[in-house]
Amino acid sequence: MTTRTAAPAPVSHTPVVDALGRRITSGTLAVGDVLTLAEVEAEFQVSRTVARESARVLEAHGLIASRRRVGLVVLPRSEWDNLDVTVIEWMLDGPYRGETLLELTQLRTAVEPLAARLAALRATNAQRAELVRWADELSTLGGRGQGAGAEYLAADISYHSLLLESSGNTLFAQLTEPIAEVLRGRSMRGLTPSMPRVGTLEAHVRTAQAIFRGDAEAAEHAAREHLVLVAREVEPT
Amino acid sequence: MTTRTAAPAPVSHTPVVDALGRRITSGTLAVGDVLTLAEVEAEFQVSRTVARESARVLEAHGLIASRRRVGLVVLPRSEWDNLDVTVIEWMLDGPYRGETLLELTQLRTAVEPLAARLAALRATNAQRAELVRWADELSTLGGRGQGAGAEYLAADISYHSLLLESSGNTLFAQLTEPIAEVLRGRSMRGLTPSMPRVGTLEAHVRTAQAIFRGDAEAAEHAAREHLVLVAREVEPT
DNA sequence: GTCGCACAAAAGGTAACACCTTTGCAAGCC
DNA sequence: GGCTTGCAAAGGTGTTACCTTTTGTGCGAC
Repeated sequence: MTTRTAAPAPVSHTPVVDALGRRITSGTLAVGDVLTLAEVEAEFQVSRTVARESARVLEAHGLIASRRRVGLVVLPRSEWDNLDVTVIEWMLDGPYRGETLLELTQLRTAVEPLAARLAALRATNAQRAELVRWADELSTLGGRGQGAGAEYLAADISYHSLLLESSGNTLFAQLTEPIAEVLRGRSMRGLTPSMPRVGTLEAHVRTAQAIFRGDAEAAEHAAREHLVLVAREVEPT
Repeated sequence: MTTRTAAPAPVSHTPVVDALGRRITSGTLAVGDVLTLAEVEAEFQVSRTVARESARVLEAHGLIASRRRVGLVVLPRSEWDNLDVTVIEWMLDGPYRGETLLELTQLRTAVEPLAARLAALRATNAQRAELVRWADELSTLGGRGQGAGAEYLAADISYHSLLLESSGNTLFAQLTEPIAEVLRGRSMRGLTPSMPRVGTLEAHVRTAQAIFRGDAEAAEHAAREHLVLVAREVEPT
């Protein structure tokens, strides 16, 4: 279950899009399967207009293509907007949750060191101070053996989200939500030990402090140090 | 002008979406600006249905929110699907092309080393062989002083695209198109010297060879070596 | 067997309505 | 005078009916 942050629209096409989106991302509807507007209308008891608008939204996410005389054709995964938060959410709710978490973790380990470097160069003073605060909080909680608790998870999410935002790169900032979900996923699967692995807490603190004093090289290095551990956890081979 | 890869739909809502999308991503329509369906109908001479479908697509990309009694409200950039290929294309065609190229370059330098590592672990034999071929081709062309030519650019794009795809990570593969555009952008701005910087060609070849023999550590290291140079080119400070 | 043509299915597009929310404004009450 | 209540207009939401356009398919003729 994902925290549904964006549900301000009680519009009737939303449930249709959601249901079909999940059906496709879960594989219930396979590549090449077709469904017609008439079928959608019938199944969801909606008008033609709503069915068409739903199709347009799914099309915008790259899940289907609408072809005349044929219907709505399910596209292969390579066509999907796999980095789209909506699509990611569907994937994380479905049977490919594991693979998706893995891929997101890889993306995270790739991005965070550079985010740390950029944060050291461009973060605001307020951001630098807050990063240090969160790192200290993590250190305190982890040292007390509360690494598996909800409080630690919340602090972890705050720290990493703030790091991405402080990088000043919009694309990195966009990864905040998915990466928060990765941390939640790791936590729920019991991958976060109550007593964090040796070096983790120190790496967080050192990263934050390097950012605080604007030392790009040290920030990148410290961040990578932590993430190497995370990456190896989930690596193939 | 971006190579319009996806234009299989001669549907009348496409130009509306495109025009409004560009208007928003370019800043012509600013945050908080509102337009009504009636205005859209009038300006583009389309029916209400088409105007509504266009609004739904823009909404799916996070560019606008549709509110009753108000109209279509332009959302702040933080709400946009900034990693969506469509949105990226619009940005690259607009006045923020420079900033977007910069952010994409940062993403690229973050991702490629890990992509190289994963490719070393998971690429198919055919992919490994082809990577080596492209690296050699780059080496040959670069050695001949044709680093600024179209042929070199094409090989560069092929090499980097294949690298991302060989990683086996769908999210990385999704970055292929935008990153190809980054390379084109660098080339067009004359950032690629006819005689590539010392170390570049060797780094490509070494990366490809490390992937070929499955040496993850060496592949990651060699890729990072090359990208450090690229990154510093565009770094602030 | 192949080519061509006609038919029909299904999306694309237009138009006209009724409905429901939101919100701005005005009137009235404290 | 300021706050509340109520009303009306604006504009998105949902439905229906109807026509157009494209295109896959099957049948028939050569």
